[in-house]
Amino acid sequence: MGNSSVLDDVFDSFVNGVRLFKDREVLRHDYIPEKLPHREDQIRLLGATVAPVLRDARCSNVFIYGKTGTGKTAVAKFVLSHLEAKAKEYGANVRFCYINCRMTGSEYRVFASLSQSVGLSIPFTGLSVGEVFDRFRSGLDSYRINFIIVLDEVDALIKDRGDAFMYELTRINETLSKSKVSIIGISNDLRLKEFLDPRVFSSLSEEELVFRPYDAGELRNILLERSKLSFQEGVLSESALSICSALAAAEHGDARRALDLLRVAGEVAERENAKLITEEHVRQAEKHIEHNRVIEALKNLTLHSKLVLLSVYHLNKPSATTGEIYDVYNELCGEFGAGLLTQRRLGTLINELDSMGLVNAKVVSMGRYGRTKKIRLEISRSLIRDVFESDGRFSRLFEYSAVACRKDKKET
DNA sequence: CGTCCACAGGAATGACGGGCGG
DNA sequence: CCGCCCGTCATTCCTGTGGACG
Repeated sequence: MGNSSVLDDVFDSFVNGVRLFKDREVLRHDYIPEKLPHREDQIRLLGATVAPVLRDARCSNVFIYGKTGTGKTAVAKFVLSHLEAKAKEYGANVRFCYINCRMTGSEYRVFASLSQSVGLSIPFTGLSVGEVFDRFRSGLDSYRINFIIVLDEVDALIKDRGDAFMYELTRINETLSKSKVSIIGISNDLRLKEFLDPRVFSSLSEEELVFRPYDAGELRNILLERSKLSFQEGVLSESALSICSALAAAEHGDARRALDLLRVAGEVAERENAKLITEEHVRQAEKHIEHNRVIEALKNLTLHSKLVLLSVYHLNKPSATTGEIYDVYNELCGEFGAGLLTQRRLGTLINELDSMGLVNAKVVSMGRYGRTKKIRLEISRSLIRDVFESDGRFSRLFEYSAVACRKDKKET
């Protein structure tokens, strides 16, 4: 009975409590607003670049640079959806296809995705990359359209798959007789050209657009604009607004981050039944976001990555070397009954944990005593215990770890 | 000033579970 | 059913290397 009345309270206060949000969706970062403050120049430039397609001419390829949360994706989608509407008005055959390369994952899937956007169905595996590309090309050429391809986060794909597929794409027009293709590449990494074949690079960046990070003032305007749509009037305090902008500005001017902070702060405040979103709510939101991120990351690790992380946990010292970790990992595998991986493999797993921010790995040389990586936990030990102990499979490893810790202490 | 440790991390290759077209 | 190809994970083999020690 206690439980259900508690739940009643939760539901009742949600329904009857103070309503802070008018429209939560507006704060999600995939939402494209009617107005993109401080990006008027970029909108105009990109608009001017793609405009020729309205007269059935191919437009220049464009390369867009800028860090995360600087509005690249929003501007591209904004301009292209308006272009599409205009094209309908003028009867121009324009179509665009937006692909996020990092999410899509491989060149195969990028081409598959492109094919689907021209109405072909492609199996998720089984064909050669070249075959998929050919199908896309002939599929596209069976129409007479001006096709604009947006490759978002293309740097991610180029870095681990190379730029061969980009080369193919940039040359596709030579083999098309009816349709035309233009490419808009979007990169988070400003040094992308270092990874690109000069021929690919020059043909891709017929036009270049750079998105500077927003400063705190600009972020503030963006948030203000959105908060009018997302919150009831007067529920957002000035100080909360300022602190959101300041925190996000400190993190390379990331508007996405600012919006997340604001949304979660609103949720925190709503849960507390507060009438006003305060600076304190934003601070809590900051912790909340980080906490969730880490828990999600921990849960989704593969078995061996978990064992590696547990080894670092178990070593329980300020910094451990690869070799030390491998020894402990070796024992844990035995205890757990899992086949063990090589040390070479372990090295890459550690690097993955590092890029997820779960550990910090740094190569150091100890001269006479070799060259290795120093690995340090980046997250709290209690969090690891919480997540792994709730998974029954691992509880035994914690008992074991307690025993081994005692052993370690005796030795030292 | 060379040596040599304890690895780093690239390249090539393989095993695996999937699915293709014929 | 076959032969082929996909992506993913992992192994094997390898060359490279910063700097304390002798």
